[in-house]
Amino acid sequence: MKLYNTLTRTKEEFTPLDPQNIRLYVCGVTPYDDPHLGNARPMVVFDVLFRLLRHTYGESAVKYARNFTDIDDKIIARANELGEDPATLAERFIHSYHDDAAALGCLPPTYEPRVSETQVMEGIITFIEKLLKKGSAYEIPGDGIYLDITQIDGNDGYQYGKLSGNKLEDLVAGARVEANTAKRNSGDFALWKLAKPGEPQWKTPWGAGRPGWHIECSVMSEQLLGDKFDLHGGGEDLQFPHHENEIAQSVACHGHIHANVWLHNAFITVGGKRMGKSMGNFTTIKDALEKYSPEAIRLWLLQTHYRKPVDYSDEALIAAENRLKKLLPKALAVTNPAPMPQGFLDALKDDLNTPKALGKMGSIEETATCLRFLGLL
RNA sequence: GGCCGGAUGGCGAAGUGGUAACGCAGCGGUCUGCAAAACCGCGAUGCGCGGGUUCAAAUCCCGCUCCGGCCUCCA
Repeated sequence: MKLYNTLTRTKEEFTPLDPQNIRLYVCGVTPYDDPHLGNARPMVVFDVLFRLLRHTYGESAVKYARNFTDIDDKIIARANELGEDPATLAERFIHSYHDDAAALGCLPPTYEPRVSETQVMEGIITFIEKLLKKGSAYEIPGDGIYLDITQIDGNDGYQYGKLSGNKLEDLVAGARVEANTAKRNSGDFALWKLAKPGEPQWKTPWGAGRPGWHIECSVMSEQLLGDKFDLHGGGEDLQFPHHENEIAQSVACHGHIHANVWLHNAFITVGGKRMGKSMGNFTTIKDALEKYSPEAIRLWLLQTHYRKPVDYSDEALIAAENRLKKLLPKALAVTNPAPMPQGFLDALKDDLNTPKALGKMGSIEETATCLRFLGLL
């Protein structure tokens, strides 16, 4: 199986650390609103990868973790806005996420950790203590604990900026927006934020507060999959700063990058422009489901390679709907499904080339099997 | 400004050296009282533009145009 690794910018042959124990970690969401179609893409793409890995290495050999960042500035802000308890609000949108993922035919991950879990929070505190002890992290009194991105030397020679294609010098020197002059480098980021009155908080040796944005993924992945695992995925937007910072923490803590292969899906666009929360041009999965069948949405997403943008339009969704309208009744009527054609499987194993695979489903007996495999039947 | 992608028939989308998968729409046919559905068939002499390399290029090289993304909120 080949996969494109953002870390090396090349398509590589995937070699598991342990074929009996394949480990995949995908960044989920911060549950402060209903998930939109941009969130649906990694849901579906990595679900197909999960299915492919299970098919290749055996169902019990694959572990898939997808987190919820249920403690975050955006959640607190939204909760204040609505006069709702932050934890209740997060819980509500986690349910919403689960509903949508299930509707879109995604298998439940093996693990779905949350930052607010006691074990995770304790892990975060321990992790930060280690970084402080090592001198990779420092305190800004009255503010929080920060990671010094120039102090992360690991034995694998990782340089901050490699994943996202940035140069450390540029990031250290190029203070674009310098909100916090107490930081040693402009690229330094918060591991822990000291609480302001009324905010959710946890006690630590350096003061009560809550975790920064990136730390949770380093800790949860380590707790569930170990400090070295196979695959780490997420949306393209997470490449920087989230994944870059996650790597920085883990390298600083463990001396090596925590995941071998870094996978990033491209964006959903609308009229060629990125669909995003801050653009205000997003469509929630629930709204899309009012207009189109879940299978059509799933097929629409899989009709384009995951590293290329997909444009959301009525035309595209209707085309997917029409294809299924013709295909599904025939596929459902198949009583003697045939094995998946090799060409179908080969396409999927070539960096998850779902559009190519969809063109190689073969006879209707084979197609039924393929559709079922893809979660479309 | 720095870095990274993309441009393939009406639309979407594979294909990264050997002569353009697949899907949607369209068109023709079979069937039907007509239509729909279903089934069968057709469709780019050409892959943003200009050069170059090669026996051979959508695929490699050089230059150009346009579009998008990231540069510390976003899957």
